[in-house]
Amino acid sequence: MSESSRYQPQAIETGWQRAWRENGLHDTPELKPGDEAFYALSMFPYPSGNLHMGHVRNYVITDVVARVQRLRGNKVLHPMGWDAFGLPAENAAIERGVDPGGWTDQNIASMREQLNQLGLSIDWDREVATCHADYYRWTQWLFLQFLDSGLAYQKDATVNWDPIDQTVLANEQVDSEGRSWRSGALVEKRKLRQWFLKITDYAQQLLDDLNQLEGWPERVRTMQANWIGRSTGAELQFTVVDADGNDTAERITVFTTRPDTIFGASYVVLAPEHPLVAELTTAEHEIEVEAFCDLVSRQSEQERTAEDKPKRGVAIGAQVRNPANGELIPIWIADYVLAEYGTGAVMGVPAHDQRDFLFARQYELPVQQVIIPEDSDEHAFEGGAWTEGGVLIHSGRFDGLPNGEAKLAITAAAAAEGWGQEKVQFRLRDWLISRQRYWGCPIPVIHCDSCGVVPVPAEQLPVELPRDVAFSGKGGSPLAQLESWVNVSCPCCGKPAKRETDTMDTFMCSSWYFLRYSDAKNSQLPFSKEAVDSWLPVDQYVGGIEHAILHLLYSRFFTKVLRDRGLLSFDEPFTRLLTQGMVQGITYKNPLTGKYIAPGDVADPTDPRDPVSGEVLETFFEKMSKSKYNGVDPAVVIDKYGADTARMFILFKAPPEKDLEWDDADVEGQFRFLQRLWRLVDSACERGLSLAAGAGNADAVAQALAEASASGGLKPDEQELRRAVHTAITEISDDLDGDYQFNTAVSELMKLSNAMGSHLEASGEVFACEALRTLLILLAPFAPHLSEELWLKLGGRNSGDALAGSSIHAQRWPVADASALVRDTVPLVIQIKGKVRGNLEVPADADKATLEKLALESDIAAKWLEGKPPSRVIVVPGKLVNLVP
RNA sequence: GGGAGCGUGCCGGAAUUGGUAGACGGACUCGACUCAAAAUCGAGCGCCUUCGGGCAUGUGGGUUCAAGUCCCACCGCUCCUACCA
Repeated sequence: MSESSRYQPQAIETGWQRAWRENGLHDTPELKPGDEAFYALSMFPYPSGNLHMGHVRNYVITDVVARVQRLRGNKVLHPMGWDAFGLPAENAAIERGVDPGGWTDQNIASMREQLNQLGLSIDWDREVATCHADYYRWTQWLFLQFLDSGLAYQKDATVNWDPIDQTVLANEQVDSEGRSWRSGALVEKRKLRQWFLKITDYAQQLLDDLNQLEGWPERVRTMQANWIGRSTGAELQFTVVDADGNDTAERITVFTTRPDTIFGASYVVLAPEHPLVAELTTAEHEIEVEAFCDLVSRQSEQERTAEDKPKRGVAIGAQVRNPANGELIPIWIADYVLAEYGTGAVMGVPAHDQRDFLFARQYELPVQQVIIPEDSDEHAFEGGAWTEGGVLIHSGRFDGLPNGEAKLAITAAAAAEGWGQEKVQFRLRDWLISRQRYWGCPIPVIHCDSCGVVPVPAEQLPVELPRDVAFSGKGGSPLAQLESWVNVSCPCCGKPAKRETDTMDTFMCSSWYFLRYSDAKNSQLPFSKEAVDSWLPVDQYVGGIEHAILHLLYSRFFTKVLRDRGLLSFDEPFTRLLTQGMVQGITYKNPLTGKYIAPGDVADPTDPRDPVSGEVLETFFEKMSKSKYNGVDPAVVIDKYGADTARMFILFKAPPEKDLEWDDADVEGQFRFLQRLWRLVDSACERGLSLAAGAGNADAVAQALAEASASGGLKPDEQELRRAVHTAITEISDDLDGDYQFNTAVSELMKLSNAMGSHLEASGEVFACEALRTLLILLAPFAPHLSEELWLKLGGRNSGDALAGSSIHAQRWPVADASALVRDTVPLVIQIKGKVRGNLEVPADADKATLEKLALESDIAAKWLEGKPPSRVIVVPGKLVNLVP
C-alpha cells in the first residue's frame, strides 16, 4: 500500500475545516415561508480556557443532530456562544492582577480554536458573549422590561457576609463549617437590600406547562415539578390571648396541608425570624428567646437544615387559642420552622407529624391523637407519628369523618367562621438576582433621594462596566468604590444620584441567549419578533443534567414573561431536551493512603500498583477531574487519532444520556474502524469505481435493477449488499429520529462496512457504487472530515466544483428501498412448548396454514413430538411456530 | 425520609416494545502472514455437559403457548432532593 493512501486524519482535518468555513457551509440560511427550520443548540460554556471531554461530548452530539437535519434538507441554526460573566474571571483579577475582560476574551479565543478542531458545524457569525456590551446591553434592557412589568423588586434579604474580606459570598463559597473559602473567617448573616425577580407569579404556569414538554426527560420534569413544589392546604388563624386568657386583636396564621388534624394542635411554632416574635415574647422569656434567635442566626444554612440534628426551640411565653376547639396552647419558636416558607409559622400536631412528634417529645409537649387508622381501634403510633389516613376522633362535630373528607369540611368551616381559608402554597421562591460582584451585568437603575429607584433610560444603555478597577478581593464590590462611576445625575430630576452597584446573577445572562442567536446582530432590539418566532422554540437542546432545574427553569420563566410582553409568541423555549451523561476517566486510588495515582504512573494496568509503595490500587471510573489525575485532554486525543475518531468513539461507547467510560483501547478500536473504511474506499478506487456523474444514485440503481430483472436477477452478493445498504439506511434513520441512539447508529455503520467487505468485490459497479455512496453519506454526520475526504477520493465531487453544492454535507440523506429488504425465504423458528428447537427456511409469503403444515412436517417436529399431534399450535407469521404437545 | 432510574457475558453495551438473549465493539485465546514484533486477515469466545442436551438477563413468586421485556414481593446499586409543615 502506498504511503499516500494511508488514513492520516492530521493531514486532512484542518484543511476541510478551513474549506467549510471559507465556503460558508455552516452559515445559517435565510428562512423563507414554508421552509423546515431546525434549531440545534448546545448549552453554551463558561470560557474557562480549557475544553474538556464533557464539552466535547455535548457539542459532538448537537453537531450530529445539526448535520443530520441539514442532510435531510432542513434549514439549520447551530450557533455557539459564551456564558462569560462570573467569578473565575474576577478571581483571576484578584489573584493575578489581570483584567477580567481581557482574560475572558483570551479564553474565548482559545476555546473557539479548540472547538473548531472538532469539526463542529457552528455558525460563528452568530456568536455571542454575555460579557460584551452589545449583549449585556440587552440583558439590561430585558431587566427593565421586568421592572416595568412589576416583576423586579427590591427587598431585604439575608446574605453570607465575610467579615474579614468585607464581602458577600455565594453559598458555594461557604464551607460545611460555615467558613469563607478565601479568608477562613466565620461567615455571618447580613441583611442587605437585594433585587428579586417574581418568578413565583409564574409558578402555576411553570408547573402546568411541564406537561407540554414531552420531548424532555421525565426526570427533569419531575425535578422541576418538585422544585416548584405545589401543595394544597389551608391557612388557619390562631388568636393570640393576653396574660388573662382573653383574645387580643393579634392573630398567628399558619399554613398546613393537614387541616384535618387541627384538633390535635397542641402548640404553635414560629420561625425565629418571624416578625411577631419580638412583639409577643413575654418579659420572663425575653433573655432565653433572644439567645436562641442569636444562636440560630449564626448557624449556617447547612447546620440549620441538617435533618438528623435534634430540633431545638424555646417557648416565648404567650399563648394562642386553637380556633377549632377553643383550647389555649403555647407559642414556641424553633429552628425547624423556616421563615421563608408558608407563613413562617406552623401548628404543632405531634400525633400526626413526625417533626412535631420529635419536637414534642423533646420538650414534653402534649400529644393528642385525632386520627385513627380505619379498621383499627388500637393506638396506632408507638415512637412515631401516624401520618397516614384514617378516621377523626377527639374532633368534636367532625368525629367519624374519614380524614380526606375532614380536610374539606374543616377548611370550609374555617372559612365560614372566619378563621381560615383554602390555600395553595409553592415551594418556589422569588429569584434573588443581586450579586455584590464586579464581573457581571450591571443592574441598570439609579437611586435618587428624591425620585427613588429610577430605571436608566433605554437610550442610555448599556450601563457599561468600567474597566479601570482595582481588585483586592476585599471591601465589597469594586464597583461601589468607583465614585466616578457611581455618582450620576438622576435621569428624572437631574439631582445628584447614585448608580446601583449590584450586578446580576449570571443566570440572568443565560436565560435568554438562545433567543439572541436568532437575531444576533440586531442593534435596535435584543431580537426581532419575526426572527425569534421563525427559529424558536429550540428543536433540540443538549446539555448537562446539572442544569435540570435552575437554568432551564429561569429560561422558561423568561420566555413566558417576554411572551406576555408581546416580544415573542411561544410558551416554552425548548421543545426537546437531551441531558447527556458525564465522561468518566479511569481512576487509580491507593486504598491505604487515599491518594490518587495518575494513569501514566501505573506501569501495568492489568495489575495496577502504587509506583512508590507497590500497593495494589483500586481501579474505577469517575468523573474526570484534575485532583484525581483521571482527565483526558481532548487536544491530545485529536492530535493522535483525529477529531473523527474522537467523535465516533464518544458516540459509540455509550447511549448519550448515560455516563461514558473513557477507554484508550476502545478509542484505538474506533480508529481502526475508520482505517478500514479508508482501505475499503482505497480498494474501490483501485478497482476503478467512481461516484462521478451520479454513479450509484437512485436513477442508476433503478435502471440497473430493471436490467437485472430482465436478465435473470441480481447476483447473491448483490442481493446481500443491497440488503445491508438498505437495512443500514432504515436502522440509522430510525436511530437518529427523535430518541437519539447514536451508539446503535454507529454499530449499524460497522455492520454495513462489514457486509461491504464481504460482498462489494463480487457486486456489479452500480450496486457497489450505491453502497459506497450510501455509506459515506450515512457516515457524514459522525465523521465529517473522513467522509468528505473519501467523497472527494471517490469522485463524489470534482475538486474544482464549488464546495457549497458538491460537499458530501450538501447531499441528501438516502431513502431506503423496501424491496431491497424483501427475501424469498425467511428462517422460521420452530418452538416446542415455548423452547426453540430449530429453524426452518420457509417461503416469505407463506400463510399461517402453510407455516403450520411445514412446521408439523419438519424433522424437528418429528423428533420432539414423537408422532403425537400437538394439543395446540401458535403461528406468528414471519417469526415462529410454537407446537405444544 | 421523599422522588427518579437501573440491575443482561471478562468489560462497554444490543434486543423490531411479549416472539431465536448477548447485535456492534473492546479485552482475551488460537491460526495465517513475518526472522521477529506491530499492523492486517481468518477462527473461537455466557456457564455446565455423559455431546442427547441442560441451565442462564439481581433473588423468589405470578400471568402467558411464549417473559430480559408485563404483575407482585424482596435484595443491591446510582442520581436528585431534603425539617416545605
